[in-house]
Amino acid sequence: MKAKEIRTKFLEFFESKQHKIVPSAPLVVKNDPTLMFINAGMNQFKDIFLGHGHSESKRVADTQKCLRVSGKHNDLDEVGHDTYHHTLFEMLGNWSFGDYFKKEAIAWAWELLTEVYGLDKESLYVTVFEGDKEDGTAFDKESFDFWKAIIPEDHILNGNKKDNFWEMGDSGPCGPCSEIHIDIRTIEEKANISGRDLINQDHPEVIEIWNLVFIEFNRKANGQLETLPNKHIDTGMGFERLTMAIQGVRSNYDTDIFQPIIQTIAKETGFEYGKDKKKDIAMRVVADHIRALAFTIADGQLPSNVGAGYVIRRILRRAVRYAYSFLDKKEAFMYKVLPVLIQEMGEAFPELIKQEKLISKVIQEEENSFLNTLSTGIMRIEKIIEQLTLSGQKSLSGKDAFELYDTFGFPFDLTELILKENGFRVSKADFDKHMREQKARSKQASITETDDWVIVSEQIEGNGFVGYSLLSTEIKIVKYRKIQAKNTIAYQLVFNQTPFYAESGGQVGDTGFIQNETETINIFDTKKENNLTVHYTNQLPKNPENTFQAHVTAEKRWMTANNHTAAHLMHHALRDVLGTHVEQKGSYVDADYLRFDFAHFQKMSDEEILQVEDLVNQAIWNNAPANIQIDVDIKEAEKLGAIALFGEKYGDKVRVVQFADSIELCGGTHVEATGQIGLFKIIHESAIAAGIRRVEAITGEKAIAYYNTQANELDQIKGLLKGQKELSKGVQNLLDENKKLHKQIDELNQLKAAGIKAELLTKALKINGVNIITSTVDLDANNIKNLVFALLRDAKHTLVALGGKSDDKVTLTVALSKDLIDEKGLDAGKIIRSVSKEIQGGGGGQAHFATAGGKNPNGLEKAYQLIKEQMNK
RNA sequence: GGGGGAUUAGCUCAGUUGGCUAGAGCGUUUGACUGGCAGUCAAGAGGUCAUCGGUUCGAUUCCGAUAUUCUCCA
Repeated sequence: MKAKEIRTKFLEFFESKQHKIVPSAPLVVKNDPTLMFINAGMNQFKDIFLGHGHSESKRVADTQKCLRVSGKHNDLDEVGHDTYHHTLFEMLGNWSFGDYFKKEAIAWAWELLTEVYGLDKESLYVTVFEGDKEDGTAFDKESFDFWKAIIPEDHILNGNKKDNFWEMGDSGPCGPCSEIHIDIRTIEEKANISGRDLINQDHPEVIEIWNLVFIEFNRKANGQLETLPNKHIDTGMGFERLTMAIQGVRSNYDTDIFQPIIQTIAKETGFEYGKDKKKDIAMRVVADHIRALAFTIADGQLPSNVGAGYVIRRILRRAVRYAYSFLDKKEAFMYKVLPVLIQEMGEAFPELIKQEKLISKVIQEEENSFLNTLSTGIMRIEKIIEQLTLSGQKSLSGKDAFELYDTFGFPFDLTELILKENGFRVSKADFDKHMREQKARSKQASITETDDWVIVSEQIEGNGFVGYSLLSTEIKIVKYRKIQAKNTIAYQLVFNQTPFYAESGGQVGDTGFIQNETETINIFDTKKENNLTVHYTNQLPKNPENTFQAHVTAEKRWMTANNHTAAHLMHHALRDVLGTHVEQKGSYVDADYLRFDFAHFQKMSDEEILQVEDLVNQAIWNNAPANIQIDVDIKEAEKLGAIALFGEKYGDKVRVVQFADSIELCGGTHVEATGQIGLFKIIHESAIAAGIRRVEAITGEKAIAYYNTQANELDQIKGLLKGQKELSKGVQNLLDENKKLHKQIDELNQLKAAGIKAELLTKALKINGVNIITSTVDLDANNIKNLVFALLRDAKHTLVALGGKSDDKVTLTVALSKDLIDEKGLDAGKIIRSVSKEIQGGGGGQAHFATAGGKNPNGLEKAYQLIKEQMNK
């Protein structure tokens, strides 16, 4: 059975059990501070489990793309070395929200595996939770009994809290789980050792394929468990593992999910897969990572040096490193593997096809940039080796190796390899020590403590977000909690309803205050945590159970709306001017300006920028009214031609924002009619990544202020140029003149210097066969320098000591012709140090040229005297 | 969010106890050689040493802040 078929059968099976099939959520997680990427099938249903949202369907199934790069079940470092760890994988899952429970979940899992997929019953084992004394949880007899009805008892094992009690995090919904394991070893191996003894023993061929989680508890921050009113089913089956079992191969990488990719890598690198252990590992690494990269970039996450983007960059660099070291690939090549991946996966994940060009460009660019990092690192290492050789050392300190890694991004294993090739050592333990210190530092800096929610009043009626139409309304506080980070304490408040817009879709959160007769509480930010709107304040109300009037800062909201609507108009204009390949890749909108990132492969020309500005301003002057529809069926919205974003999760019902021809799915706040925006001006256009441009713009008052400043500047220049008509010509004239004058000054200075030179030569004294010229001249330090070098150019046995005065400071320059240094061992630096105290200063320099500065011009004569005396000896 | 680097000619980079008229290679301009292309040789142009402050007689160099950027950790 082909992988594609396996995926389809799963979905069809649960559809036949009255499940609604939903699309995979985008990989990149927004609105959840605890998670960067989707790492389990249940992530997109977290709100439902937490009780913050509800599902329209009580039964749901899907295949979810997941990314795991750290954590107990997967470490990036392991991927490729074995046959079953992945960064990106698909999780097949079925869910019940307060509907069916253990009985059905178990029965259907068994039916699907054995009857639809035809897996051998004898090779399947299941585990059930044995209970835990500390938590006061009992043996999961219910599950045990359901299983006993369908499989022999010797295929049922008990599991402890670690393996069979599933938790979302330190707190939150949790419950016992029952895992299904499969033994894919050969008959001989099975006869030798029973599969039963290898369950959960990290055997690569006796593995868990499906986890059925029975969510029935909530763990509080203090560790205690409470029973949930609604019980849920949450299951997850690793698609790659399942495919391996069904296709009868021994490794995930041998399935038809990975083989086409691996074969392409083999072709690109010129090595065969399966011949050399190290090369195989490298090929698996590349095959795995290219999948992760393609999916995350398709979902809008670009490699960067912070947060989620950094994780992507690290994955890419790991792949490049393996290819570089083991597959002899010293140039970018991964982007060439991409077409095969897209051919295989594009049908199930159409975003890959849509974004192919961008993904390819980004990957290629990143590969090249890291290869560049590597080559500068290699230069650095070569330098280090040279130094080690010179000083006769045999090993590099872990600290230096860490510096290479930490500061220059050069991987430790390459450092170690190159040193070894040259006969040097480096201490891994020492390196690790520095790594631990760095981690501890970061952790210390980002420590946050979150207390339990304090419930103020459980059941209050409210209308959620009312801020589209109201900037002020009566609210009650539902709950609050304290959060503590480093030195700051803040409180999060949740209301029954709120006029405050929570940061999302690139638009900043509202600020304002809540107030009643007795107190006023400032709200400095509003954010979303999953579906919850959280208001941030530094101060807790004394009587939180009272009713408050909530007020949003209107001016800020107003200006933000200007910018948000302008961003829509600009998006539309960009597509008109540049083409429909322009796709939003990110945006930021606040009261001050708007920022819009989009896919486009070259710099915008000045004309294009002007055209976009014109189109937006015309749309503003047309004063198009807002046409905002809520609860539009997503299919309906698509028919209208509304622009949706990749990597954004939309429900079935969406909000459609329309201004004339600009139609977008958007939850943000907008102007009532475009005329309110007043004026639009692009102030910046730049590249932020391969194939991504950024445009920054301002509107309304800010745009007017911008033009005023420019006009002011112009007026001032006009004034300075005394009313010349063509300003640029006037400035050009000035520049030309300036250049000419500079040249004249240079010439005059040279003449002056020549005059002084001639005069000085007549003053030369001969002492002990040395021509000594001492004088105080009216030149600055730089010109004295020129003069001195001119004097010495063809002079022999000559010492020059020249003083110069400027303001209350004085300089002294001593220079020698080269023969004096060679023959008499004189040193201008030493001479100047010995006399500089006479001018109350200090100085130094080289043997042939030295300068000093001081405060006492009257000391110059004494200094000359001393120099002459020195020559007399 | 925290740590460590970097910013010098159009490009890639050197520049150590603070004073070497701030250099190299590539590119560019001009000239010579060659029938032309290409090339070789020679000469020249090109720098507020990121910005702003401080220490110092003197800062590209030391210190601080800002901006940009790279890199590691979270």
